[in-house]
Amino acid sequence: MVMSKGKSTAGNTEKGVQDRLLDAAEELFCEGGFEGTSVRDIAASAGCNVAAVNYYFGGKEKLYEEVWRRHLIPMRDARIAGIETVLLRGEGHYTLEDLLKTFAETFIGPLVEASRTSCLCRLTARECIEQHLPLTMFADEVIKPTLTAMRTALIQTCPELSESRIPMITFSLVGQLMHVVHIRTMFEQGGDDLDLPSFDLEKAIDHIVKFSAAGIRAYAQGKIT
Amino acid sequence: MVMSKGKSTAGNTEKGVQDRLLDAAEELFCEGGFEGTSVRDIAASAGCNVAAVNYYFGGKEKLYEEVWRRHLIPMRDARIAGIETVLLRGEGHYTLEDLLKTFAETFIGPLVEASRTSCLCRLTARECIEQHLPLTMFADEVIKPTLTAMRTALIQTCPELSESRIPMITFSLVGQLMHVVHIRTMFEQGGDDLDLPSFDLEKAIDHIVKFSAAGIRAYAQGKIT
DNA sequence: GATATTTTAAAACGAATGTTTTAAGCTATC
DNA sequence: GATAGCTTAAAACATTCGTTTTAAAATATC
Repeated sequence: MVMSKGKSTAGNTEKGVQDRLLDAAEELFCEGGFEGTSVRDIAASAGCNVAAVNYYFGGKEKLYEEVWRRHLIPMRDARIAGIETVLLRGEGHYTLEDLLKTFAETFIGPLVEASRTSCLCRLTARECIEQHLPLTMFADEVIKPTLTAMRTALIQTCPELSESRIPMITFSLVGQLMHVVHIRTMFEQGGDDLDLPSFDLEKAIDHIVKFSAAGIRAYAQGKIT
Repeated sequence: MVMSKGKSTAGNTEKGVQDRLLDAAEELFCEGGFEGTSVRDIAASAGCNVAAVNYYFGGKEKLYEEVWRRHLIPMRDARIAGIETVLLRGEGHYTLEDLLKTFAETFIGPLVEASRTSCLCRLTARECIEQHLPLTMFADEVIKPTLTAMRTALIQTCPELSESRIPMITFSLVGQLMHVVHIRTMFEQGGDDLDLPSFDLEKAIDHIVKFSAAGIRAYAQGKIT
């Protein structure tokens, strides 16, 4: 019989080859991008043979997809859960800023999480530019559900807000948040001698929340034609 | 004596090999990125030999830099000129929205200009992620001068606005504008089956201007703590 | 028009890539 | 403990890449 993957010895806490490959690939892809990372590097980092990549995943591209797949659903769920938690406080018990802050934090959180040795920051930024994932994978599994949840939440939070404004509002929100990701990416990859003001993630989120809330309220109050 | 480059025949309107290489490289780099474009492709597209890249430019990387160099200064000058033109109207003769609109249009303009067969859109987006240019080139020649001009203009336009707010405000502005660039990039490279709402550049800029103006005014009026 | 220099072209070079092949090692099952 | 199937490893494979070499062609200078 085929064992479920990993070492068969019971109680062995070491990860199997598949997981080691996924971990190594994630770290290296994040640092060097898809084209910038060779399967030889990945295999070496995982402590196994090059052929293992093709044996287990059927190629470099499939491995890359699998690296992503581990994160997509948790990302989506965390974002939606954050939004719904705020909504559950009930009308009048939370502000627009509360909603925006939750959105911002759950949006950026999984990307920059400091605990990760390999942060998804760069990987996300890269994937925006040169897509290696099936196009719909990201869109269907994360973007659309998240935007739908956010749309509902905004309508509920700002009843005066015309629904037609929501796409552009979320565009502005996501744009600013992704810019945080991009800036951090630039800083990490050697922008040291680039004496732009250093970047405080918490302050940035705080600004984005308040700045965007002002824009949204302007729409809601009809101050923008 | 060495002729200044190009065909020596007087009156020959055909471009020389150097210019053909630059044009071909720009188009191919925009489509495929730096790593995704081979010097063989470039040479073939320019109708010359592979060795010409090294002969004239000293390598692929130098050619890439030269492609950029053709655009950096004009980009910077257009942006600064736009800002200064608005300022010259004098106090009370222009609005914050006028300033923001000029900034937005001169920021995005050279990147998406429809007339170009090769638009700088993707190239810029890529360069943000995986830098091949000397790090300071972009920053010193374009970003810093532009931000400086914008800072001055904002102070002049909104005297009530605390200077300490300006970095984050420009961050939000640039973030939203770059997001336009990224979205357009995604749409162009096959996001057809990605039934996100189609993207109207003019409307997007109009929104960004008004949305950001609201945020800036909120800061200026002390509505944001 | 002869000579020197610049430009172009073809071929080869050396390194790196993703993948496949081949065979040895291992594990579970009988 | 023998066998069958799964896993690992080493090597080879077939491309592709940027660059260099070499020599022919073109052009300028005298």
